[in-house]
Amino acid sequence: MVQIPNEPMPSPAPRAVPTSADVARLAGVSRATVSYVLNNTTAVRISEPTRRRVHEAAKELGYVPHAAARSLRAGHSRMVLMPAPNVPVGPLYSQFFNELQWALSRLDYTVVQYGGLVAHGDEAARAWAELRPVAVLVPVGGLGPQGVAVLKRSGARAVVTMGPEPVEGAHALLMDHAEVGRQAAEHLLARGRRRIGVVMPTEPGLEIFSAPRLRGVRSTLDGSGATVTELPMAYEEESATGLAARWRSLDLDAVFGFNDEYAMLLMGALQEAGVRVPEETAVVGADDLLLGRLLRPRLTTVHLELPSGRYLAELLDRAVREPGGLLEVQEKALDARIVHRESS
Amino acid sequence: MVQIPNEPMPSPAPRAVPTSADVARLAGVSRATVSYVLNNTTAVRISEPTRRRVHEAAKELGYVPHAAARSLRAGHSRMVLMPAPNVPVGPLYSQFFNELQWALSRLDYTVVQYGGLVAHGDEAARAWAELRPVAVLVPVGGLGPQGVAVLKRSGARAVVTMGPEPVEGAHALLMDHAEVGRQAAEHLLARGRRRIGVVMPTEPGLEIFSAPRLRGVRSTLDGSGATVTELPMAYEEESATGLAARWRSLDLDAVFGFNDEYAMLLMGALQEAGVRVPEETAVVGADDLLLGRLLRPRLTTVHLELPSGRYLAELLDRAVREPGGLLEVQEKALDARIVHRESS
DNA sequence: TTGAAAGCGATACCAG
DNA sequence: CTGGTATCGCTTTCAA
Repeated sequence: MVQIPNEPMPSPAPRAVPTSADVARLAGVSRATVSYVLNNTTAVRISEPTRRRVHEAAKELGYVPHAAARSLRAGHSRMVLMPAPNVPVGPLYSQFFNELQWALSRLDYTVVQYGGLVAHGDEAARAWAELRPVAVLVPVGGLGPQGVAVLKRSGARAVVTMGPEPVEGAHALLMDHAEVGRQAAEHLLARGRRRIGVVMPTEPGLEIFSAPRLRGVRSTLDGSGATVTELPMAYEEESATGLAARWRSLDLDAVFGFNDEYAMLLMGALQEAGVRVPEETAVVGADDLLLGRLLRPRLTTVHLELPSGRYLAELLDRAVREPGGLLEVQEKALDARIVHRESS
Repeated sequence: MVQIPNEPMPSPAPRAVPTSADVARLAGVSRATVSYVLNNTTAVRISEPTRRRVHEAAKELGYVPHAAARSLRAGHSRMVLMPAPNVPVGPLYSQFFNELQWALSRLDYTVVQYGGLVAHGDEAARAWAELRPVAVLVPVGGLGPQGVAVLKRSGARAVVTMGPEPVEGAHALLMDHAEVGRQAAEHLLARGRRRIGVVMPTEPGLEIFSAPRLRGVRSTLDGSGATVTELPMAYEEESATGLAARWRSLDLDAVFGFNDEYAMLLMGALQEAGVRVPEETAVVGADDLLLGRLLRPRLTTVHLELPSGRYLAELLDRAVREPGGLLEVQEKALDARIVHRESS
């Protein structure tokens, strides 16, 4: 039996995907007319009966335009691409991204998170570039000047990075997590602590945050006579318990817990092990999670403020519309400040 | 001044994006040859010098293939699309997604999360269909049979839903959160509780989970003589405090806190208000977060088990390769069981 | 007001 | 072994 394209068959046969040509045929008009009608082209006036016929035909066939064909023809897309985070992100980031996505789609962009293998930076850039996004937003790390160049050459009119340091050619939203460590360290120093531990999560992927935070602690404590001890720890009860068990031998009077979750976990383990908080050991977290306020003692933390999603969306939109003008601007976009509670 | 396409201009001019034709010209071969070389086509043998010239030309121009053109020509893509969640998701979901993305990209799929406006289900389906994904994975709710039909007509060879009930035409991974409520309710009933509150988050978007969980509680308690009281609550300290302040007037002896986070928040507020847990009021959460084990009393919770990302990836791959065969299968994919600790 | 046709970039057939 | 060329679906200019 011969398969006749464009001639609907009984259900089990995989009908071909309807195209605008099919719509045109069914409506008895040309493909051009279909395009005019479905895109509400104002430069051309189409008679009302024709419009109706086209719309009806489109609905009957279940016609959906082909984005690839469209953007191929147009020479550009309105896709904003960002790599999907490959580590569980906290509510802070989630909310920021949601806000951003919402704002961008208000501006008529298609927001797409590209997931999968975390290829090495410039490798990944090639994969992203294949999609010819109009803008690329890279939340953190992993994109070098090479990658930026590839993206730009592929038509990206804006590349925005959110990392600790500017990347050549890209608009950098500077989010230096060293500041988080600095805030924590300054606070502990001011409270008279001198032997300071820093939790380093062993989960892969988190170095991007933990390394600069540690660096911040170090830079602040440098020359103060205080000591810094790295404390590898996994986000698991056993790991925290193990660390707490040998706490006394570490001889520390304070610990910066990387973030609230690790800090809470460790604080619980310390208390269980009979280490008094904050008397014997002060504990400081980061992120200012709601739950930190529930524990006793209440957790001292570094409150983080990200830029608003709307702001970033507008920035991106401007960069897309006036390429070159806004690029290479650098902004300090991460606001960190200590919130003193009871654990320190 | 006239802009001449394909004729490189001094730096400030936005050079056109290099195409395979540019590569061909620079290498002194035809476009076909470029395609053969860059795709390692085995059916055709290309001389080594030619290969080298092509590769060099491609590198020199920074050539990146155009995914849209490619998939337009090919008639299909290897894009797996899923809507980006529009509510902050917990570590459970995050990990599941990461695993899934990783597994899919191992199978050579391009995983893309489509973000933005949460258009109404079948509306959104059209937007997704424009990208002509080979498969669509809808984590939760918001896709009706209509939407599935649109996607299939647009060439999607697999549509997988993860929701409380099967959707016609789609492969359903049944994740009925009613089971979570049932587990909690059964447990509380068995512990002699009869006046049971259920926290209902006021944050938009969470009804998708809270409604079925409530339904599960109701269905279990139905006919047992126990009462169910809905407790609207926001994930904010004031909201929890307010609820705790009028706790005694509610006359409840147990509460199911929606999930661990809400439960912890409420439990903290209750304790602050002098309500003894679990003596006066038992508290049960869900998700089995690590932090729940840190509180005193330790939080009783409903442990959730999602299918493995690898499993789902393979399922999807099979469905793509043998369309029709695997569709409309339904699997119970959410495993929920109570973990009794001290708060109940 | 509508239609014919060119062309976006990549691929694969068929000649040479 | 390599080069023309038709084609995918859509938009848009130019003619009718």
